[in-house]
Amino acid sequence: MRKIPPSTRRSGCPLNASVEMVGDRWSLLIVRDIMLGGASTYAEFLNGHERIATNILADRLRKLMKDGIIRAVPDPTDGRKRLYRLTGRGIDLAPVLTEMVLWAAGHEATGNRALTQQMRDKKKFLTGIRKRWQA
Amino acid sequence: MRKIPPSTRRSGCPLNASVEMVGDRWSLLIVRDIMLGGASTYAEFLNGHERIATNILADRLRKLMKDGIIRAVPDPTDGRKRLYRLTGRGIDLAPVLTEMVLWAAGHEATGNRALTQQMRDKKKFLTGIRKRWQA
DNA sequence: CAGGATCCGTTTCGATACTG
DNA sequence: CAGTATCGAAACGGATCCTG
Repeated sequence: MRKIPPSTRRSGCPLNASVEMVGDRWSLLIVRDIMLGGASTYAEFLNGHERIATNILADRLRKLMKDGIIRAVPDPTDGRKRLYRLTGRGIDLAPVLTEMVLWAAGHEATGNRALTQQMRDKKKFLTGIRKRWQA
Repeated sequence: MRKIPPSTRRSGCPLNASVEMVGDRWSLLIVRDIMLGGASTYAEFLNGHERIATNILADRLRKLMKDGIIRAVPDPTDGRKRLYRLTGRGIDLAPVLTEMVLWAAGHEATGNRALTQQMRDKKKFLTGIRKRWQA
């Protein structure tokens, strides 16, 4: 085995925290739907991807809020609705999403060509995301 | 809601593909153990992180091989052993891991300071990873 | 009607024991 | 050492019901 600098050994690697987010089939897809799809209501998430069950959706929204990744605000134009918005921490997930998309795209040549093309200019893409969803 | 360029809408987003391959609690941790920890045998994975069950480990190794992220080669110095190595595709997961670590580190101030410090110079860090694990 | 809770059958996970 | 078998626990999914 090759030599590994000791500082890169596994101890206390903060990956575990993010694996809890990514290590779930739905959480990241919900974040994506907000960040890229502009979804923000319960109904939009439900119709968004391939049929998430209502109880699972409610559960993930709760967990994402508990983790400070999204927050719910009352819709100013329609009191009955709540809008789920990304927090700063949620917006900061953009690079992770980007790299996952680029990874899959780079090896499959399938999927949304325009989106991956945009993402390839990472700096510009991320700046755009931040500007769109800030505060 | 703000205007979203149509090309960024969700249709055919390759995120699904990556979520299917690494969207579970263990797969990415195994990749990490190879990439950062230099682990390469079944036993090393078992002792590596917080106690993965043997059947789960076997299952994830099988799936990671099926997905072309790792491959098993016979240990040249010990015929009984198999060494699990990253494929090119597996090495390409480094940016995803990096962003996940940076995200968690940026919001928790905990964990391996030296590692995240190294990762912050992304280009250099990724080049190092590639050089170490190539072919 | 939007957002969510509850019930229930099915699938997946994971700890332990065991095997080639 | 590198896995498989077993079996209970947890997560999932669908349908339905509840609440403001």
